[in-house]
Amino acid sequence: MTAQRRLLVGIIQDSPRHLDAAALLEIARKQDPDIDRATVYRTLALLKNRGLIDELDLMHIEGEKHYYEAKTNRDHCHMACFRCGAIMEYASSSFEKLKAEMVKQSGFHIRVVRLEVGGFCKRCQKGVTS
Amino acid sequence: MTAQRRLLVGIIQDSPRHLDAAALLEIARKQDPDIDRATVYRTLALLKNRGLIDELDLMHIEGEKHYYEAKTNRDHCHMACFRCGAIMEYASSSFEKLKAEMVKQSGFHIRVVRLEVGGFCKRCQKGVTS
DNA sequence: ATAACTGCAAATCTTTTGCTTACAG
DNA sequence: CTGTAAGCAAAAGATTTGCAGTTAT
Repeated sequence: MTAQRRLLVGIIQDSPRHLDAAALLEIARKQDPDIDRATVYRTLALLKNRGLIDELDLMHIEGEKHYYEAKTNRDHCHMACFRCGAIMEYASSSFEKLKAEMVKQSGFHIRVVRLEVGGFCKRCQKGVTS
Repeated sequence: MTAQRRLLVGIIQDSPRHLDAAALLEIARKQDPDIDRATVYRTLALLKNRGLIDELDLMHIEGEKHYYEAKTNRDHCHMACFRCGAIMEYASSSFEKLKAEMVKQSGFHIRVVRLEVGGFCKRCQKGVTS
């Protein structure tokens, strides 16, 4: 793996928030001003195929871009608040059970799972009409 | 609701497969040749906001477009086969339980849920290296 | 009347590709 | 050497928007 790619991987791993391609590029340029958009996209595609990162939509809460995060040991759900935009994560054994059940009942071989929820977080619920 | 919108809703409800905006437009034009792309997108946005349809990505198995389906009584998961492109649906009480658990533990008010899985269907597994 | 809906064309945004040069194993 | 990676610029694909005319309440 090249230096640029290692840089990108490091940024994704270290970031406290989920980055999209543009944000990732911007951060990477602080350390390597010559890095190009295409390199970012090509690297993301590669990491995705190798299963090193997960791609998220976060309910398209902010346009159609994709967000990325380093693959964790445990799959988790992302809950996106339509009002404040907060992203919360949620992992539980029930999720694992559900996956196991799906595999067992359908014979499907799971490569990637994405569970996303849109709604209103606890704080934002007060005052929401629906 | 206008005639055009009723037409679009009807098409979505009747379609056996998940349609993207372009496919929906094409079908709609058979009955109303003057209908425009913009109307399709605007109607989809409206239906989505009202919770009448769900928007799917189907793991971006075929580009970045979105697919739509009429909201069903029961949330279900979509499993997309990376090899043959088949889309399978999966609903179970475990999924309902997981949702209930998420609500209880996080206080999040769920508006939309999307559970998508990418991998290989039973038939396509034979011969896949990974 | 007033507000919502439509077509049309142009714009926007994100992501991808072709091509040539530069590296890495 | 030989294959993979990178930069650049242009293209592609999906979706959105401004505006002017139309329809519905």
